[in-house]
Amino acid sequence: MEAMSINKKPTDAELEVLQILWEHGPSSVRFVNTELSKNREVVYTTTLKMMQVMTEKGFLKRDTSQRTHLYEATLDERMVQEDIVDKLVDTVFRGSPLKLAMQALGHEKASFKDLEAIKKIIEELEKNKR
Amino acid sequence: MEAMSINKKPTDAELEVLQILWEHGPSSVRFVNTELSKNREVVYTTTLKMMQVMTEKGFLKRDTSQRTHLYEATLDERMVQEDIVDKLVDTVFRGSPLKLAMQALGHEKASFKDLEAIKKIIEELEKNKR
DNA sequence: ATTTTTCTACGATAATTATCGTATTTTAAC
DNA sequence: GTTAAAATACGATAATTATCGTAGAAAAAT
Repeated sequence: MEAMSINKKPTDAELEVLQILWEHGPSSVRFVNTELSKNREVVYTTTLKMMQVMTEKGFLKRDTSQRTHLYEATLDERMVQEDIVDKLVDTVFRGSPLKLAMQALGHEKASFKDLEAIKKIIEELEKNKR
Repeated sequence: MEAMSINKKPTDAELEVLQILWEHGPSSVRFVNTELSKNREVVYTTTLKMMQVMTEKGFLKRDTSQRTHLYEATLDERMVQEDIVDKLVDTVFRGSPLKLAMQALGHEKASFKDLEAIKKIIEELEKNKR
């Protein structure tokens, strides 16, 4: 069976919001806006509007029982990651996940520990591929 | 020294064009359009316009010495891949290139050979990280 | 030579995304 | 209780991207 896929993919700006919600759980617009503002300038109502639109799109759900609404991601983080990686492999890495993995591991932030961890994972995967 | 970064990142549709040019070298609009049409319906003038815009943006250069212009990518494939991966690590994988690499390797298209290859690469990388 | 095909040029428009201002309501502070 | 602060609603607009149609030039086919 095919893994379920997401209808419409979040934009870059939407991913910023999602990431905050994935990290901190259900949050207010104020909180998300403050987090976003750490990286770049965003007017409060811009964030508000975005989160409202994301709710319409079904990316978020909200709890309106309090005056300050709480928003929560409905999209699963892993699934979104999977979608994006799949697409990336197709459109930028000529269908080669290996190339993508190499590029990722060459990334400056990859540590020795990371590399050890992935070796273990590879050995696990090989059991199924051999 | 920091690796040079690209001013403005190509859109998804632009990446499709770039990938064709990276693969086949300098090409006519007709050729690119035919390639694109293998995946989805595109009107010829849409492709033409896109490539003209990409040329204005500096993503492509063109040889107009013949009636049928030839377009060539000015962006380096590896550099674009690097940019995209860096951004992806930040915005979707919470700064963890490891997670991205894992996701890529879990990709259905990753073969046993791929996995073996990357183990070798990891061992090379470890020499520098240890 | 005439017709048909194949190009480029270029503007118009649709579609999507991002940003922001104003109005209104609710809560909190004084 | 009045004022100030903080929240949502919502429309308007800017900015960007994608799509396409028409015109006209050049080449090829007949």
